[in-house]
Amino acid sequence: MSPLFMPQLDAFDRKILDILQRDNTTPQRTIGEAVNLSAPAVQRRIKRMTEEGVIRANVAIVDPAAVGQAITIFVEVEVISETAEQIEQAKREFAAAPQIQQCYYVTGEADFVLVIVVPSMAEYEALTRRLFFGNNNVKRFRTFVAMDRIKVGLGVPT
Amino acid sequence: MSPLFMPQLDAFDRKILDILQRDNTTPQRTIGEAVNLSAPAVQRRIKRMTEEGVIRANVAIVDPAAVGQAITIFVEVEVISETAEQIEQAKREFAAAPQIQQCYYVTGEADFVLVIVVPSMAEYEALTRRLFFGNNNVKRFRTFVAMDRIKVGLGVPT
DNA sequence: GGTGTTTTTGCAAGTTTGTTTCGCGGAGCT
DNA sequence: AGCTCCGCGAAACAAACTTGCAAAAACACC
Repeated sequence: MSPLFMPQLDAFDRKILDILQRDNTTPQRTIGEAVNLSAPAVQRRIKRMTEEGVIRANVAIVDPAAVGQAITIFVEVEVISETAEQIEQAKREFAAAPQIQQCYYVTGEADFVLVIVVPSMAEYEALTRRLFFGNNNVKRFRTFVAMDRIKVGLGVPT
Repeated sequence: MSPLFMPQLDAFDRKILDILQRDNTTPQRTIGEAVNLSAPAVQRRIKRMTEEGVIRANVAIVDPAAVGQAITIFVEVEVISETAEQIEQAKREFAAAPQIQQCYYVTGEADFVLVIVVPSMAEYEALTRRLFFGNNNVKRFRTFVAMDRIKVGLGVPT
């Protein structure tokens, strides 16, 4: 599924992706009109890009506040030992926590950057106790609480 | 559209959201079978949650590498003056940049946290020149380059 | 520059999916 | 009880997706 060789995308594909990244419920007929292609042609391109892994998923975006998960938090995590085994272990732990929405392994002054969504600070406090204080490979972590979500998405410019 | 009063969601709604956050192309009939509801009932609930703003959008997730945007970068930005007008100005600027995928206004040792997607470090360098060095209200910024995207999504636990 | 091959398109039919309508039944209220 | 209000399911309906096929580009190779 992962694109080992970079699939070739033409201008049609990019326009289609652009539309689907905004609203993937757009009818193929409408997309076709927008890009000057027939609906079946659009459908075939979408199918191909899905098979190639260009389109990774089709998902609904849910307002966290509406489901009682009102608090978004950023955390930078610095580890003590950066051996391959320790790093893999950390990756597995972070990936397994449902509150962790995003997790990146980074260069710079920290080793991991996390985006966490929780219903309350109490829950975040409990999470830090489990994930950070309870992990003796975590040297330190810095917390940033989001006051405003100015722009949230996973769209990439095409 | 924004839920000023919290709409209450029952167990059916949450199960439906859970499915749609994974794959919003799942047929309503299939969802109905999974949650023990008829397809029209599922359809009405989805429509209601969309109108209430619980479901904010329906989007395709595109692999950044597949469209030549292979580099993900985190940036913490610290500003000099935190007057309302200055902050609003910064928010507008960050929101307008297509390379900025996510932007949060945060408490803590920084004021903004950005998630940026670019095709190359050269492009990132150009972006920093424009957004940070070119903005005399930016005191300092710290860059974290993602080596591995361990977990990426916008799903919230229900 | 022509020719055969491959690829991709558009159209039309067939199938699946989404949507509306309508009647039914339960929860809450007087 | 009798009433209304919601939300449900079954079926009819409308819209969208999918597939088969023939024609038109695009391409490689003489």
